[in-house]
Amino acid sequence: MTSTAQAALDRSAAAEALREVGLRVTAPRVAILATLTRDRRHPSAEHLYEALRDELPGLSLSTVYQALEAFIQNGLVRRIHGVHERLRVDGTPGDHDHAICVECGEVFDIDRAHYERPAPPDELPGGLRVEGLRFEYDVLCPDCDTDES
Amino acid sequence: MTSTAQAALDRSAAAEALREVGLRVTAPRVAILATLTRDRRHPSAEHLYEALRDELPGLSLSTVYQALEAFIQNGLVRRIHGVHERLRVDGTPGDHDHAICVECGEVFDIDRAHYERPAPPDELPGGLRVEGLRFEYDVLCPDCDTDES
DNA sequence: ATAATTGCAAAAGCTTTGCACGGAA
DNA sequence: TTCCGTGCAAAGCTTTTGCAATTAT
Repeated sequence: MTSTAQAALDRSAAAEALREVGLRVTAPRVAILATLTRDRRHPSAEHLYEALRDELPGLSLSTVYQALEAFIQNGLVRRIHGVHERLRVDGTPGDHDHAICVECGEVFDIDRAHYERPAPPDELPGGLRVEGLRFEYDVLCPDCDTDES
Repeated sequence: MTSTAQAALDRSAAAEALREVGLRVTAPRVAILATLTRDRRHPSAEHLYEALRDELPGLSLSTVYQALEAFIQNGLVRRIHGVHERLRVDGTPGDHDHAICVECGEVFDIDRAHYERPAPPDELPGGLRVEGLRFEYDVLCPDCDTDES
């Protein structure tokens, strides 16, 4: 299979995926979704924008952001690192995990007793040296849970 | 113990902590560190800035950022949500975890076979409804590992 | 025809930086 | 005295928004 055929395949698969979730099949979205699926770097909006500059000279960065938001909303791609991300610090001593409300972004401490937690391996495939393993719970806090229902 | 006494205690403990790691003991840093330790919200720079407006009318937001950076560097507080945070998406199908290089921010897919992973509880103390549990490995990738040593 | 999507520009957040002054060591 | 820390203002970077033109359905 040539790289051209591969690309073509990705594009039709992308178009179909868009159709399935009810999004319109447009050139930018097909290209963004296809590139995204092929890109193993877990690309940022900027990554995708740069990668598509040649193919779509008129592409706007804001289009990439809007497309990604639509993809995430429709479950076509996942967002890495949860939601509500800005610098937050934790002065609480001792080992504990965090639960982040997916709605309002509040952070709660979670005692480790709540989860069986074997030690992570020292190394992962690909020569990755493990410095630590974080558990992050995505939760709905009582306030936001009420609002939802 | 009155709240004043509590606050006073926090402040001297904060001053000592600063001294221990070799940072200068200044009014803003003592106040920021003490507030930080008491604040259960896992405060942002803005949170702390607002909380200290009365006590330190001249305080600058950039001072808060600079202080937090110094605290993090010296292990006085932890940063929540790893490093290198901006929107990144993942188009790879199937369940897998992520390893993030603490140095360069690259993201790597980690197959779940590498970790015993029991299902999270449906609910956590405090009425938190669990929507999901993410495992995030903090790693040093081969490139950055080399640079380090 | 209708509504979604695009692209541009501008705005908005959050965080960092340059620099002169002031204060801790 | 030395140099770290502060505060202000300005810059930087990522992301969002308003809006008119375009395009998919």
